[in-house]
Amino acid sequence: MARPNAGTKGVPRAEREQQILAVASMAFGANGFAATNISEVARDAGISKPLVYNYFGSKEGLYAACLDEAGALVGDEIERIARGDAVGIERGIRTLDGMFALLDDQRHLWRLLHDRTAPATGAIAAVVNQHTHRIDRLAHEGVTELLALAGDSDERDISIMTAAWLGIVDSLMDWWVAHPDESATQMVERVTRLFTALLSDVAVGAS
Amino acid sequence: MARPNAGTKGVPRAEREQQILAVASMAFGANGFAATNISEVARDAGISKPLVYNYFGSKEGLYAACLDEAGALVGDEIERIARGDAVGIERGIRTLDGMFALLDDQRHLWRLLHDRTAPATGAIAAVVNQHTHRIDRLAHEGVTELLALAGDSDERDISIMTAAWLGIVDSLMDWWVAHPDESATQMVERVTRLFTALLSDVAVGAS
DNA sequence: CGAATATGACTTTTGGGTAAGTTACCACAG
DNA sequence: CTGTGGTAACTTACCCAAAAGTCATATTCG
Repeated sequence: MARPNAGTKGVPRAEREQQILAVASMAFGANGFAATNISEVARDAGISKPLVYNYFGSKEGLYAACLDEAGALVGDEIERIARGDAVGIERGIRTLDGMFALLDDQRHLWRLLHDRTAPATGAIAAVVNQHTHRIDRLAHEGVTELLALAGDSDERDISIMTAAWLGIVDSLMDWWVAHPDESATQMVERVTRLFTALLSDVAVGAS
Repeated sequence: MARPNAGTKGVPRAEREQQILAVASMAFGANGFAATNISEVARDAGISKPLVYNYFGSKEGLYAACLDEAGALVGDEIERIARGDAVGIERGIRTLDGMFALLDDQRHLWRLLHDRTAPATGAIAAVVNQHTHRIDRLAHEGVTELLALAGDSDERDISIMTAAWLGIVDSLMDWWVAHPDESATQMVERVTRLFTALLSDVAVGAS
């Protein structure tokens, strides 16, 4: 009964879980929840499907674990920057700077939080809401400060501006994923250059 | 053999196809290609699944038809506005204005063009590319003009700014979907107000 | 030996897709 | 104004592949 591949390979659970999470986050981020195949994840991680289920319980459980890791990582960094002294546009740029530095070698993580094909109920929704609410709240706070400087305190204006800001971050991350040769530093340079360009341009247009 | 529900209901094909497209666009836009269920689409449209297949051939065929409708609608409007005389920020606002007016009662259509769970090969990819390339090209053109006013002609700067712009439109549409009571006019007002707010704010921040 | 790590081979569920037939409408012959 | 046959509009009941999920078992290490 030689089953040549069975039996332990001496990899402890914690380490194996990290491997699986890394591969799964990549897959979920690239294709979305619905289009991701657990067998493929297992194969890419160099193990078999039952081990994934043994460690994470279900596809949703695995996704929740990925979300939790990514959400905590991103949320902590945004919060750290929010506690700094930057306000207005400067805070936005510093946040982007932090995201680029943090996600340089795992750019797909950002996408996990905005997956429309993930179930909107149950345990997953809870984890998603926990992290997105936190990030949304921080973004909302920054935008409120920004708009206050301009004398706009309309709640829906703030809400829509927050959405637009998060949309900008989304699209920058997507662009970054599509341009792997662009370094985090280069991204920051581009973004700051574009902000100042927009400034001068708006000033010209307004004249 | 009374099959109480069989037989024609007297609805001509063209009309039925429009009903199906409307329901399907809503579902695809809300959940993405992979997470959309054809049986549900049929049920929501008040008919049976085989009729959908009879008219559209496959899930991909149905999706392609939705895409084609949405892409042509949106693309034509953006192109119409692009042929106008607005440049820079003004062109952006006019485009948004056009989108809000056009999509007031079918706000989910915008999402169809940016579905990461749709197959990236075959007939669908062809339709997607056709429409997104067209829209991207127009956006690229507008951004090129905008950045030229500020003296930036770096190709990657233009590329990333175009991505950010499309991301803004994405997120505004998403926000609009989530706030059904907000009219197209109100949206335009908010957006113009926010642009000017940003202007004054950036000016303050730069001082 | 016992617990942890691991898998081949299986069952179950989901959902895309189809075969075969049913009913209504319509043009036209008588 | 009535049959009657052809066609378009429809559905029930099914097939089947793929992917989620499970079971029994094998190997190794302390």
